[in-house]
Amino acid sequence: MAENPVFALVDANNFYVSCERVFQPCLQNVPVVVLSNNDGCVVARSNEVKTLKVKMGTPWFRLQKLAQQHGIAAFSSNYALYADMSQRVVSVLREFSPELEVYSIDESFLRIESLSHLYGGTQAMGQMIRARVLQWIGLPVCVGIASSKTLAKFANHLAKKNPCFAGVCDLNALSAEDRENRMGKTPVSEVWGVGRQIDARLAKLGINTVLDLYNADLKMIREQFGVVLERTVEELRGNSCLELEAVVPAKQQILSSRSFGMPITSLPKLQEAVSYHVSNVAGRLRAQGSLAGAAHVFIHTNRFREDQPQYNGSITVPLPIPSDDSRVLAGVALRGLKEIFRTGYEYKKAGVMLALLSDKANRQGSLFAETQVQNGRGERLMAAVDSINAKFGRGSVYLAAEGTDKGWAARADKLSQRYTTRWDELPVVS
DNA sequence: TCTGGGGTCCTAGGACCC
DNA sequence: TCTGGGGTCCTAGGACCC
Repeated sequence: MAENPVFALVDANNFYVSCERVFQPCLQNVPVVVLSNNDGCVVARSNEVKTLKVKMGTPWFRLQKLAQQHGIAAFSSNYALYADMSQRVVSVLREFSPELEVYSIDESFLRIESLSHLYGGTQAMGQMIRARVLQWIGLPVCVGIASSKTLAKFANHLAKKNPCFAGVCDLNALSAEDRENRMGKTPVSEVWGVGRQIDARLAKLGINTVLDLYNADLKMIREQFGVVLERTVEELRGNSCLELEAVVPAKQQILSSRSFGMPITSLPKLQEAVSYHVSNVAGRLRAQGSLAGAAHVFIHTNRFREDQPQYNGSITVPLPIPSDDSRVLAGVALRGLKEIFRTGYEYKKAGVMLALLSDKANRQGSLFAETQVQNGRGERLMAAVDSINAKFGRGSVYLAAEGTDKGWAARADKLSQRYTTRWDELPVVS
């Protein structure tokens, strides 16, 4: 690697909203929100909605009046669509640099120092990235360029907020004076790694802007906040501490949980929901080639209902032999559920987490297990389940324990089509 | 009526070892 | 009177991210 890294952070603008707009051009210049699972909260807002001061995470039911007044269009989250659009963006970005880290569904870091000369410099390269993603995928993105990831994040923030950058901010191209000036005007809470708690503690020390943190005493930060924030300060000063992670490490835990569309009181319905989550996590477990050593099951009542008795039950059940078989995992999860279930509560949410994951390739046998089922039938069954679901869509085959009516399923009343992943939902031009 | 889901990393403290 | 020193591992909880 070159000695002086240059990172580019490519971040889509209002990603979920922009995905909806690609296939419904009539949504341009209209206020649009995308809602969380169960159509609960606002998780993405168009610029028009941000102008109306609607905050991230606002419950949708509190916005009814405003939505009517301003004609806000709302959508259920359509992860099939967003995930596919995300992959398309990444495939375009890979052509610009093979050193790429997919950081989230709408953000990627690129190392560009050895390639930018091909485009006539870093800023020109940034503009080229923007133009190509817009033309080929239809999504607007902004690019932040700097000598550390934390600074690239900051640069991206500047690119989004200041039209003068035309969507690409290269921090290295600004004068030191200009940089400090902009740091001085940006609240420290915008810094990557500074959340609510740290922001409040920094404020007590008189550290309010990015520049204040940039100038803070390193030793004091280390002593009072720990190594993480110390690294952040180093990164703000241009000393790259966080490397690009091009290889996606295997997950250490895999979680599936969901609020119910309606309150549930009975054990059988909870068993269905838990079985559904087991299918979900087990599929992802097999996809990354791991085995689970324990299953954690939890059920919650609705914490917002102060008028109702509350109960949070959870249990971790170890597996005698690590497994990736949906039936085995469902067995232990359902056993756990029976232990934590209490009657007399209205449950709102259930979930399953797989933990103590290990690499299947280095499987550890058991000394005591009687006749380990090593004849491969379970393996072949799970492989068949996975390939059928890959070919015909998730849920084409599922555990009988999941039930057939799924009355507890989350609400998704405002779902758009899966334009890019289903033949029967392709956009039609008439 | 109605309030998301899925992750990671670090630290402190306790248990335990010789 | 008087009770060591140097570790590792694990877990729970808290912070952060999108």
